[in-house]
Amino acid sequence: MTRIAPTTTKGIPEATIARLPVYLRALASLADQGIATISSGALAEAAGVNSAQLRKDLSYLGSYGTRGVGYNVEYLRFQIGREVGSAHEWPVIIVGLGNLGTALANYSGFSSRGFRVVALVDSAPEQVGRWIHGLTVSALDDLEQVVASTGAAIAVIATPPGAAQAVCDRLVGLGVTSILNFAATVLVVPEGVNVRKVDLGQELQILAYHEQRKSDDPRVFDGAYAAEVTPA
Amino acid sequence: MTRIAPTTTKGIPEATIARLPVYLRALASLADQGIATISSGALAEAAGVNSAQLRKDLSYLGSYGTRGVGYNVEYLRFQIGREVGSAHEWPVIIVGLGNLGTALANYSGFSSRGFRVVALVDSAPEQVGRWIHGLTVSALDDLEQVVASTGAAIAVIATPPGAAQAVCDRLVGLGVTSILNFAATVLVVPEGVNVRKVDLGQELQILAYHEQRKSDDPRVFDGAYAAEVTPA
DNA sequence: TTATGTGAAAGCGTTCACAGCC
DNA sequence: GGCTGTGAACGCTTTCACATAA
Repeated sequence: MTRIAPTTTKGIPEATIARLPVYLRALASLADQGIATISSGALAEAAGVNSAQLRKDLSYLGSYGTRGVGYNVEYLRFQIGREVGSAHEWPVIIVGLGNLGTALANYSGFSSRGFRVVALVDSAPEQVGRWIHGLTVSALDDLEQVVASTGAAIAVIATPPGAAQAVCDRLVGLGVTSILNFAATVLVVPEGVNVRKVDLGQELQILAYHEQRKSDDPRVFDGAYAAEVTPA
Repeated sequence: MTRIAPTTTKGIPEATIARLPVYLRALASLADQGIATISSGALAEAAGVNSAQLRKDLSYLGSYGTRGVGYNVEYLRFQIGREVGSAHEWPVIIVGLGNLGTALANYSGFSSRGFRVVALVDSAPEQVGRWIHGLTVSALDDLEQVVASTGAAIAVIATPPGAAQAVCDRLVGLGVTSILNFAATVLVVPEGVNVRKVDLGQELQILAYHEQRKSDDPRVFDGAYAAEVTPA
């Protein structure tokens, strides 16, 4: 029983939460450079956001800055990290070891951010037993045991679209409550389970939409017009 | 000179544009199932959105439905596809062929959505000349020629964080105007260039935030409380 | 009768601008 | 004097609810 007070639960906006990891990364980089203190303006620039936005975001977590001075890099880093859950090292399992799943299993960006890939699962018999990045691939049939033994609450789905919902249902049934979905399908989950979708094709399509606009009329920058403002 | 009228440029909200690919995918799936007509309610469910939202989104494109009936699947698919730029087949180049870049080069989800990976580029001499998915890896030094000969306006950056901004600058200098960034860095680009970021570590951190909240208090679903509503 | 298309309302998120504190 | 923290204004997004059309 850690924190009991329920109404104390801070209502941090979802948009802010999505930016906290960006701030963390910027702070890590500053710390590496030996910078001890930073202003909201400079940190905002490093994170690619407006400085007012940064200050408002941080104000949801608490008052960690010093007026007239700025923020202590290490202290702020610790506070944001604690909020995001970096104190903990989260075990993660990956289901589906095609090209993408295999790349994710080897991806170093997870471990550097407080996640540890603890199990790999695939349904194809030829994948099972394969050795990837220090782990052997388990059979989908053994999913129950894999989840139970690792205690993972977070799973990555990188299966073909057709298999994703079934895998998701099984994971949820075994107690997984956070899913990162790379499959090109909309997953339906019960309340209390969080899903984030990464659809690579979709990202390119959004770029293509803007690209098409640009080629329609070279002066168009993203639907709005650049320059030609105040034609003297 | 295709469409000249500048003020005719429809102001489709960014949030809507981001959902169009989702609708396209749902429509493709319906078409495969042989379904010819669909209501906003059913399509919204397949896409995982509210039906009012779907109708409002589609209304920005035009009036493609029939009152009292619904939408013709193939016709709507064509209209959305045209808007997003699926008519065109977009050439894409990938820079950085580590685990992730290699997986992307092999990823089938791009070609099925109107994109063709036309060139692979890496700075490491041991990568250059490697044969991946029907393409040989070019040297970063040859970037100018690669962009010129392929005519790609869209590039994927999957380099280490430290190299990303320099690669980005070179790409932009060579005329690339849309970038999908997998590197864990904030890219700075001139106006008129679109960047979309996919940060896998960040996605997990957002899930971890919510996960932490859940373990603080098992009754908490995402900051809000579930059940216990109307305690009889 | 049924389901779209859309003004109007409500809800969020961002930005401004300045009071408060070092 | 300088920079944080924050109410208030603004703008964008979602949802409602109904007029409109088949």
